[in-house]
Amino acid sequence: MGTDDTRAQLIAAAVEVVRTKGVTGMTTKEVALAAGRSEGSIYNHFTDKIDLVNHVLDAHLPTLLAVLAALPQRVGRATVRANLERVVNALLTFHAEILPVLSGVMGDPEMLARLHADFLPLDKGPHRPHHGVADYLRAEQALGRIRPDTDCQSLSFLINAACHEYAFLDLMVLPDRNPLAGKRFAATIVRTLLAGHEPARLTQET
Amino acid sequence: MGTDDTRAQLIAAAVEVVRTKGVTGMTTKEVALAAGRSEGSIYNHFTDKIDLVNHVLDAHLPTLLAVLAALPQRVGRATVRANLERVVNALLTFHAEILPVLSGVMGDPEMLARLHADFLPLDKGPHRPHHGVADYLRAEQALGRIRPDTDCQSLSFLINAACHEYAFLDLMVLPDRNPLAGKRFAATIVRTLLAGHEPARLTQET
Amino acid sequence: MGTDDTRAQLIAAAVEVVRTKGVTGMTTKEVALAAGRSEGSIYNHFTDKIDLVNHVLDAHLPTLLAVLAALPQRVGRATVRANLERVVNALLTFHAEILPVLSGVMGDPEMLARLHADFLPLDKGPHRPHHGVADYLRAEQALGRIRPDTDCQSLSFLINAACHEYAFLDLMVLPDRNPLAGKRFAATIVRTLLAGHEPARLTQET
Amino acid sequence: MGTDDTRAQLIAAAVEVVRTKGVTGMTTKEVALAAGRSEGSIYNHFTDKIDLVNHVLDAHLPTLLAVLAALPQRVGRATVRANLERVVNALLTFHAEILPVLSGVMGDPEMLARLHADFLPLDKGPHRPHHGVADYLRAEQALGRIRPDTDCQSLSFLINAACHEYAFLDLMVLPDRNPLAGKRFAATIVRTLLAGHEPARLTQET
DNA sequence: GATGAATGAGACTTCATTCAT
DNA sequence: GATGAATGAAGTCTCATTCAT
Repeated sequence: MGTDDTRAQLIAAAVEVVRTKGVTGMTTKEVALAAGRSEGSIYNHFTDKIDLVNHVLDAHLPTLLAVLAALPQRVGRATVRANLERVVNALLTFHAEILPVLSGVMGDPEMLARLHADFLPLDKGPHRPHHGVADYLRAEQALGRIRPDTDCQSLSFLINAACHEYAFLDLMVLPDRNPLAGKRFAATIVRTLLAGHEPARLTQET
Repeated sequence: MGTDDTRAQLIAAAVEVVRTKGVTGMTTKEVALAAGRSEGSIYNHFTDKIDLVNHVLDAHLPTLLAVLAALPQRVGRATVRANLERVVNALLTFHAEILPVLSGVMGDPEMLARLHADFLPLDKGPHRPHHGVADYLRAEQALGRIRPDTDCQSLSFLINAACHEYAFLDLMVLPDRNPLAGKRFAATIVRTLLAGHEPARLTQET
Repeated sequence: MGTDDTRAQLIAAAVEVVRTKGVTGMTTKEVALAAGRSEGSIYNHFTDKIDLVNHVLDAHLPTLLAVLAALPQRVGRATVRANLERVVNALLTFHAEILPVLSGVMGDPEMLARLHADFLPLDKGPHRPHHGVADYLRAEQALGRIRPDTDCQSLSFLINAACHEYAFLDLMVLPDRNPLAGKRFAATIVRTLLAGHEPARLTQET
Repeated sequence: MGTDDTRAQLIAAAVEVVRTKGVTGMTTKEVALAAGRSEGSIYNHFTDKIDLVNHVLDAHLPTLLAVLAALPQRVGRATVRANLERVVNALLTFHAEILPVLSGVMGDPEMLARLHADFLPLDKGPHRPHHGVADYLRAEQALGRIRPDTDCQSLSFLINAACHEYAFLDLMVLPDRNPLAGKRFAATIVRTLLAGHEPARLTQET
């Protein structure tokens, strides 16, 4: 109990420090301070600083899982477009929150290797959203709400890619340079994407 | 000359070190060693280590510019689909090469701030491909090879997003987890994207 | 009993860890692990890590005592030379086993001080073999098997020194640099030592 | 120059710190302080703390070399016994000074491995005195001042072993427990050793 | 007596940067 | 402009020891 407590406090503190200083700027000293624990305490619960960083990533997964968990029950309800817009908005949040962390890990080969070794085998990876959305699309396809010749996996890939890219530009580019900022991003992108994949052309005009 | 020489050698060495060790693992000592120059020499040509990193990013821009420069002259030639497949393949290379560097910068708030301050004002940014491809699409639209109601900017955004995402998954995910790996990515993604944006449905079947 | 059990397990584990990692590399954590006990358990049975190290040394004493205990009953039996060769061989084993531990203690003034304070008063020290062998030699001298003018204490000192040195070189020097390695050490050294101390010159030629 | 200066200061400081605190107690911080240099400076001149320790050992070699260098010119002069007594006294000093350092290294398998890897190949090892003294004895043997059937290498080994053991007991044992302390060690040990190796028995009585 | 999380001091090492030559 | 030794701040991690359970 006291044990799990400390562990959770350390992760929470690390999440917070990473948010402010980035993965690179996250030091064991600062995490310990933020958690109100001693520095050495980190090493009672994590093998490494890298291990802790991996758990910071892990801490962001629930956001994604919430997005995907909601999908199956939306099959056949409302419109596909509306459902996808919801997904897009949720994924935007997810990517915006995880991208800075993920970038820090990607930029450091050693951390990346450890992530591969320790976490991806557990099937907790950035490939998850692709599968979740693809499953949804295939279910809609079975209902005739997506054209039968549509490659649902590609479509799903593009939806996720769009959200990732949006988050990337938000982080990377001066605010006024994001070409789609300020637009109603979800609606716009879903309309462009679905153009040729809804059964009747009629529904395509907004 | 001798001066430009040193400077160029340092940048080239830094590019190489970053490729192997990542931005985080790039140290002034190692760059100097790889360049066959002294560590102090770096500070004769760059204000900072961060400044050098920014020039590493800069060194990857020509790859992108080559992609975009070829586009205007392809307007109206061959098919839009074939032209876009070429763009996709070229962008895949570009993103694969720049993403590890960009990630390192994104993961470090201080570096990101410096990139914003020093380089983005020069209009060298990751938003460039979006504009370049969008310009091409609009030109095709004017020729009637893209539907008049298509949002070219969104389409361009999605093309670039797809390439970015592909590079991201390649770096991030265990090889066998990339959902589109092994497929003929460019053809697949362009077909799905153009589905509703080419003028005649007839041309859509492959 | 259960208590003595734990204590004995800890000492045995410590002996093992020291054999592999040296005194410097022996950590409380590793000893506890090797003993299948908790780290805190150490402090129920020893005042200190240093105290435990001293008991590791103590654990090697029986080897020496066995050597010395056998000596008195060999007085007057077989030849002095043969008896000393047995002693030399036994001492070689003892020194080879205790020297790495002893070195670790000698190299650390604090540990050395504690050894002096806690153990040497108990007359468990590295001076023991000198006395034991000297007693044997004096007994032989009384029987006329060692010349009357021989300084038995010096002779005993040299025998022990030779064994200690051999173990030292074995540990310290590249294998092929030990000048007496490969020779039949015990026979060689005893012959050289006894040269002038046996009563008849005749027995000296081998 | 300024460079070699720093290096020499660091080694001298390390020698001093090791003398007081032992190898185990020698910290980079304290060496830097004693040298009046920064801690980081150590790493401009040595790869490691271990590398520095090896150079501390190296710094004691001149003492030994002085002993050995004097030997060849004593061949045939004065008496063998007198010459060996000088050697013994010189070796006593050498061992007394180097033993605490050597012990620290022997007690740490990692340091020992590094010493083997980096220094012993250079033929700077504890086997040196054995060869030097053996060469002297063989030269005397050629002059007829040592019996022709004497094994000079064993004799040399014993002389060095005696000095090493004396230093060891001095360090290890409570002062009043060293069985040969207080005696005129060199004379005593040389007499016992040479007993059977001088050509005429007559010279043996003191 | 046994446990093991928590601690805090401290060790080694790295690194970007400076500056005298 | 080039060099590279010197610096000092900082970072990760280890470790013996304590103490509440």
